[in-house]
Amino acid sequence: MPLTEDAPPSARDRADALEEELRDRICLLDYPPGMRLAETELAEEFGISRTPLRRVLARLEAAGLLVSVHGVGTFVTDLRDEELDQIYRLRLELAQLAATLDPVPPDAALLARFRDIGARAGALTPDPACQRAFARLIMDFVLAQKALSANVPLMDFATHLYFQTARIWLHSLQASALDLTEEMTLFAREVAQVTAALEAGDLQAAALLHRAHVSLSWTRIRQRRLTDPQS
Amino acid sequence: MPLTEDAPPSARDRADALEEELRDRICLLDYPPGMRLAETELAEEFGISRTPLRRVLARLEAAGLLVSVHGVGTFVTDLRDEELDQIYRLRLELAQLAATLDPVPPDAALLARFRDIGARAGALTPDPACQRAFARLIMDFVLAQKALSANVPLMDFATHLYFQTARIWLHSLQASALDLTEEMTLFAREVAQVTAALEAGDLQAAALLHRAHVSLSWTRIRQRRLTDPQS
DNA sequence: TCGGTGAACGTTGTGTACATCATTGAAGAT
DNA sequence: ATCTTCAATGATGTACACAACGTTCACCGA
Repeated sequence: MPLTEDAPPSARDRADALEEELRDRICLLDYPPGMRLAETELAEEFGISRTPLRRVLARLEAAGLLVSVHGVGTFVTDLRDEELDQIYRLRLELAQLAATLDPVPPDAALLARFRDIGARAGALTPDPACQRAFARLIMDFVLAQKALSANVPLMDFATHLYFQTARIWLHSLQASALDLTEEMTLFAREVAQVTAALEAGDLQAAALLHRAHVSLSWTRIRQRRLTDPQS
Repeated sequence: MPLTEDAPPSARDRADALEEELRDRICLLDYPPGMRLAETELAEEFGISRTPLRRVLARLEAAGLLVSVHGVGTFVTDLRDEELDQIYRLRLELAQLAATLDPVPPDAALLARFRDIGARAGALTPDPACQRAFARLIMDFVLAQKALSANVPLMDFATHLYFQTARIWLHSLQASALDLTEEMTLFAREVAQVTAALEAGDLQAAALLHRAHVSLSWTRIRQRRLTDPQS
């Protein structure tokens, strides 16, 4: 694995790392929806030319996170309420499929990873400055779940859908449309429940619990949407 | 829509058209798995430089149809039996989800499209020269089904998975691992049954029929796999 | 004052030359 | 004869200059 080796990273490794970095910045709202990204500035920041950068931007555009307009700029995409609902409906179904298709019992290392996430979730404080750490923790939780099924296309797609919803959810959180304390408490509870189910070896229960919490999260977003309708 | 307008196509239109063309060539086995694609030759064929071509190749690589290796070449990917099975298992589940999540009753134009596909399927002759036309017809059938659900991410993903399996299935067909006459007959029957269900307004039945035929197709591939095991 | 027009500017898209990498083949030492 | 070495070759990856495009704002006319 190139991440631990001290060998010089290949072109593919550099591109993958750059894509992951930009994706995180988008999902963690360093680059909020609608923001314009200047190719020249980004290339300068990462010490590369526009050519390899544009290759990464093309992949992010294919993933639906960016959109480039000739002569205007490259913008972070936004999601209409309808699109967000479609994605959430899909995420609910896929959450259960993960336990049905090619489930993989977690090993000791993975269980430790879930426990660590739970510990960090319990240590969160409802401080606006911790919102980014909170969002990153949720991302780690979703990424850890990828190992619970050997069905690679399924888990990749589920993660892809999460990346779509993450920034919208976090945007609602930052806009105080959601209660930070409540969200943190519920997330800590979700991680604890899912981890307990995994330790009991019941992947089906873990999937149902995750699905239930995703559904509740979606419901909270929809409820807040009625008060201040957007585009 | 830019396809019917005589206005000069934008850069995005050209890239989309090129990606579609290359994707079709891969899925129709003009470029079989393992084949090397020379960027210089492709760029020359389409009358462009390597720069915009590489942008399209990057998207196809993100879609899992190509893989580029520095200093060696760009190759059409192959699927191991295990990967193919994972995708088929997933396709079966998604086929039903299409009728559950945001189903859209077909309008007259879409029904006519399905009937046309059925007519062309009935006119197929078990001639090896018609294999490509057969594969294209199946592709049209899958693409027409995209309109049966308003859940864009779901249908896009289902189509994406089809593109993965299509070339492997066609490869088995060309290797005479599958019976051409039988496959044509079964496909014509599937289209007829699905169309009848759609005309009756029963999207759930249409989805179940499609799922059943995908499952049977997968079973036929697996049965043939036992006789001559591959990688 | 208001509306239209066009030139300047900044952005993404494209072409081209070069760098980097992996393979291949022949030449040389053992 | 066989293994090693390395130069030649052709591929993808990168940098840079320029073209194409859309916006903006100043200017001009009514």
